[in-house]
This record gives sequence, structure tokens and C-alpha cells, in this order.
Amino acid sequence: MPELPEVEHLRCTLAPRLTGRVVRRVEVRRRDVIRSARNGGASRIPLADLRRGLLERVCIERFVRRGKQLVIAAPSGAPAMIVQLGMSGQLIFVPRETDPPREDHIHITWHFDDRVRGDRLIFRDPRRFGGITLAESVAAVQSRHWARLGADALTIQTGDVRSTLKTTRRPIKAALLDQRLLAGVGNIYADESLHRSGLHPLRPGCSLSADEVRRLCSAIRVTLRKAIKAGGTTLRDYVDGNGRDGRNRTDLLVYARAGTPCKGCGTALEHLVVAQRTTTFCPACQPSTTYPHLSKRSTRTFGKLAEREAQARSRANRRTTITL
DNA sequence: CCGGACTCCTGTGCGC
DNA sequence: TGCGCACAGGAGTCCG
Repeated sequence: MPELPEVEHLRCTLAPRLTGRVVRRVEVRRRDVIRSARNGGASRIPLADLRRGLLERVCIERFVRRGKQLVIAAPSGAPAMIVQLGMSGQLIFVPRETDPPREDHIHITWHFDDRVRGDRLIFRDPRRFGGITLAESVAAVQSRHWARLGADALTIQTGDVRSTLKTTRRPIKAALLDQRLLAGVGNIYADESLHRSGLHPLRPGCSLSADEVRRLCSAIRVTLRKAIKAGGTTLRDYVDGNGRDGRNRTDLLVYARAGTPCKGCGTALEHLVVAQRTTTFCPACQPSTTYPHLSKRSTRTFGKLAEREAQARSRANRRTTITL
């Protein structure tokens, strides 16, 4: 599922191909994947505004990413569009005289030549959790749309995370998935980062020591950088701007590996359900019971943790039992 | 205010 | 072989 590394790699593969190119024509097959800041809905945007918002007759100049969101924009003052890939979204550059890898679920096509099979960019999204939001400018995106997003996870500093975690009792896994606290981490890299930092996913955010927050931040940055270097993680749908799969899947430490041995210690990986997300971790490398740094005041939190773990485990087991 | 639950959607893989 | 169902999850919304 596209998270920060996938979107960053997508940006890097699209920018050299599209920067400086003029969109000749936009073809919209499904209007409901387009959202507008002005009316929220978007199905009622006048067609002319829609085409303008999608950069028709405009030169593409900038690719800006924050968290999992990618902005494709014209020179300053002109429109900008925010692309969100959701679960299964793809942006693929299709060179002239070639066909897209698949023809189904293509919702929008940007044509860069007048000919039908010229250079083009397609937005494909079978599950339609993704979409495109129209904005007036990059400045408007940054001041309005991104105002509620947390710091970009690739460059987070310990201080950013410490201040946001300090006040929350939510499980650390749930907090990492909240884009208002930290932008860019999704289910895959949350699990990977927690394993890399040796933290149990159900630990309350406020129970982390300063040193643990430091470890977590470092783990997030390392995890994301390695994934970007590998071109992202492809589980099923993700492809980059050239239609290529990411190569990070074989490097995953825990995600989608429940029941198999931990690459660090050999213990069988376990799974829980946290914040409605399957969560895989190593019970040995990410212990839930030993918190030497905690004061007596925090022991109440421990009781809560044990209770939560029992609930999360029963939720996971229920899932398993049903499928068996 | 906070945190958890629910919702949208479709391809895949499983059991029967 | 085919039907039906559970499952995957980003992000907005709703509710206790």
C-alpha cells in the first residue's frame, strides 16, 4: 500500500519525465475521484474549472510531496492538484505508441501530445480509496490542506515526536498511523519501525522514555530511507511512474510475516489487531512487560496494557478462527 | 477533547 | 467449477 517511500519513489520517477511538459488535454472517465476544496463534493464543478484544475493547457513545473500526498503543480499562482493513492492508486507514465499495462479502472488520463497514443499519464485506482484534490496553488496546499498534517516522517526530529506522543495514551501503533501526528507512515512501515526500535505496538504513547522516542525516530527514518532506496514495497498494486514494482518486499522484517521466524532472533512472529489494522511483531524483540525506566506512577498503564493486549489478541484470534 | 469504530471499494484467495 | 464470504487498508466521519 503506498506510503511515504512509495510516493517519494513515484515522485522521483515522474518528475524527470513530466517537468516542463504541457498538458494538451485531460480525459476524465470518473468524476467522483476528484475532490475540490471549495465544494467538498466535486461532481458539480463546472467542466471548464475541472479541466483547468487538472492542469489542462498548463505546463507542469513542480512535484512536491508531504507524507503520502503528492502535489503536481504548474508555475506559481497557477493550479495544483493533490494526488492521494489510497490503497491501490497508480500514476503511470505511458510513452507514445505504447499501451498502459492495464486498461481497466483508469479514471483520468493526461495527454501530452495531440495524437491519441502520444505520451500520457494515467491515474488508475481499482479500489478508489485514492483521489485527486484540486487546489488553487502550491501555497494554498501548504497553508490549508497540509495545515493539519504532522511533520514529514522522512525528516522527523525526536522533538517533534516526543511532543506529540507525550500527551496521548493511545497505543504507539495507532499514533504512528495518525497522519496529524506524523505524515507518511502507514501499516507496513509502522510495524517495521516498531520492530526496528524494539517497541511493543500496544505501548501507550505517553509511556515511552526519551531514549525510546529517540530510537523510534531513528528507526522510522532508517526504515523509510531503505524502502525508498529499494523503490518501495510492492505487495500487489504498487508500481512507480514507469510501471515497475518496488523491490522492498523481501526486506520486510515483520509485515505480512506472522507465524514465520523473526529475522533477528528466530521467535515466531505474532499478530494483533490495533486500530483496526493487522499488526505483526516479535514477542521477544518487542517485549510488552519489561519497562525498567518507568516510575511507579505508570504502573496503572501496565494494567491497561495487559488488558488491551488480551483484547487485541482475541480480535486477531477471532479473525483467524472465522477463516479457519 | 480523545480515542475507537465504522465506512467507502474491489481483487484475491479460501472453504465448501 | 463456481459461489459466497472474509480480508486487505487510507482517511474521513461519527459517536460515546
